[in-house]
Amino acid sequence: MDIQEQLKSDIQQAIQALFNTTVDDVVLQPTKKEFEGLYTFVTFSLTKALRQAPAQIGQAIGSWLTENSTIVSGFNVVQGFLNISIADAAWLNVLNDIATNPSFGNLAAKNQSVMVEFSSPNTNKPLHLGHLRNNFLGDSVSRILKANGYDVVKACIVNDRGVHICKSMLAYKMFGNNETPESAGMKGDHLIGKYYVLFDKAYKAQIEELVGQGTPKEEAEKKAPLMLEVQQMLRLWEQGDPETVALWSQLNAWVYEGFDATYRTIGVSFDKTYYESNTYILGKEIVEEGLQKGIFYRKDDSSVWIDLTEEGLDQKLVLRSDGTSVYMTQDLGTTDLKYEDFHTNRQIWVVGNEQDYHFKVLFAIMRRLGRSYADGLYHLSYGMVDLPTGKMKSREGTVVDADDLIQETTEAAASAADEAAKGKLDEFSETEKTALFRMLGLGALKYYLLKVDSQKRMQFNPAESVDLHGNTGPYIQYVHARIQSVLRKAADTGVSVEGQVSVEQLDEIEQQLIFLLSQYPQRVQEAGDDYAPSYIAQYAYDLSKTFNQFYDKLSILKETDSAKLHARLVLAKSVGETIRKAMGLLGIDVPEKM
RNA sequence: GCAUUCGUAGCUCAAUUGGAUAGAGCACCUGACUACGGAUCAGGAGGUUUGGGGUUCGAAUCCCUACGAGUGCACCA
Repeated sequence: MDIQEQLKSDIQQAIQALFNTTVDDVVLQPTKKEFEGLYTFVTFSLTKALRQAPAQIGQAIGSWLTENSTIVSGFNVVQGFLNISIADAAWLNVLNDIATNPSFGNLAAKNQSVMVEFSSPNTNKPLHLGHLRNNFLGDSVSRILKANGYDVVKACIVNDRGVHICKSMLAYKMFGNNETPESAGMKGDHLIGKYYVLFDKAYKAQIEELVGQGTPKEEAEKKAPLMLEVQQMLRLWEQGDPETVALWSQLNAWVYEGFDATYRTIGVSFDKTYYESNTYILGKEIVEEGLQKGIFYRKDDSSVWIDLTEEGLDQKLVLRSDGTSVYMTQDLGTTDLKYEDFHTNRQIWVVGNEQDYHFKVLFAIMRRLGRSYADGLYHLSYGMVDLPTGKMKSREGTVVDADDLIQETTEAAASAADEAAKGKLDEFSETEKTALFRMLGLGALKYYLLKVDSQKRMQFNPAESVDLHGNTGPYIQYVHARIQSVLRKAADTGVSVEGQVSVEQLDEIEQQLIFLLSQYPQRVQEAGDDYAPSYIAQYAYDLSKTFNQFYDKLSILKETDSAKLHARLVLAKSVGETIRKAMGLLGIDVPEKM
């Protein structure tokens, strides 16, 4: 039985019995820790209807509950706050339920599906810190939605065509000397990124030269020979010129190999990958459809527009005057395509907040076109990641590379372990050690990026990101390892962790722990409703911190009362499992030993 | 200029969506180990929630205003 639901219903009954009226929704909040009790009911909102003082109402409801509710053991009233204590017997039932329910925290199937599109990289340079926030977010939200009972399709749209790829291709053609990832000893994505930078340098030099000759900067940017060559290359690609297409295929293949390696490392995968080279032509039929329906209009130069001023937006171009697509055209097409492929009830895009406006427009157009799925479209917008020195700028070389960063956090975990583990890892093989350090390094990094509200801009501090004290991934991973150690010892000494828990009395900190455990499904639901991994991160930390307090205050294995010993073991095991599940929702693994 | 997001301890972030004396971590200071794992725990110090108005029993949260910062306003993606 869910204590919170039971308590809500009991309070409803109390209000009915005492005041002969009902409230639509009883809202409970956790009691602040300086007061006794675990649930608090706020009575201010009832004062007008009942014409009584808040404290008086609290007293009345509290007394009624202690007499009539099977789960309430006591109460106190502070101003308009009714703080309620729950009987130990009820908490024991809760613990027994959780301990024997393997799917605790997995909500009932909803028979609804969601597509989550994330990552969506360009193939002209390797992934960086910003992509990591995107990937971790998309991956975690997918896991959270799954736990909420949705069928989830993870999708990735690879931006593998366009001017930016041609830049790398051209530079490779000019300076490449048939270099390969093998001959260069570089991951493919890094190799192509190198040529992208080379292009940019050469291009800049040409611009400067032209400006030096008196050409205005804007004109120089368009007329630089390299830019003209890039555009020629793009035309050749679009015409299917064999040589150009062959080069493009080769370079992209290298990039994919590099991306795949990174995805494997961070534990991210996709159910469906779309390539823009296949989808960029889509959307033109939709433009036709819109014209026929009178939603779009054609200007004299034959470009096509939509007027969204009624929605508080602007007029927006959906097709160029030469009949070619813009970004919006493609997105109209791929949105339809994704729906035709999977018929999901919702489509979510994990894309940075600089595109907020674009998605407002996209969704407005889909509504105007009368798409049945339009209300299920959602832009999961996230803030940029800043460095302590300011914004990341590729031009100034301040971009933090994803592979480098993972390498650094892994090394930091390794050197920290040398000091902290003190021989606990002696029996680990080198491979096991490497895997552990990777787990800790990635745990630190993922937790660091996911604990912050994703909508907000955040600052990335390299030193803090590899920290393993305080509110960090490794702190939580440590608690899991600690619990497993206790459980191993219990098994060695033949103490059982199975069976029903039954003790006379619980310590306050034990109540607190069970209370936190019982809140887990609700947190999963809230995180799903708000697409918010940060809720889960905060929960995992709260649970871990409370467990450490419990661990410090009460002994488990040294407890002489066998019923208490058993209860604490079951509690520890349940906490360990819940930590593992919660961290799993963040895409973070937890170790048996560390 | 127009639109939009934001401003909380020295720093990085919370605050159950309008509830109690605004909480954590880092950094700083003080305690607790021949240990069920100290990668831990307990305590201290640190705040006019950017400033100023308003709404009400009650505001970091809602409204107005000033200041400061980010992003968007391409026939780029």
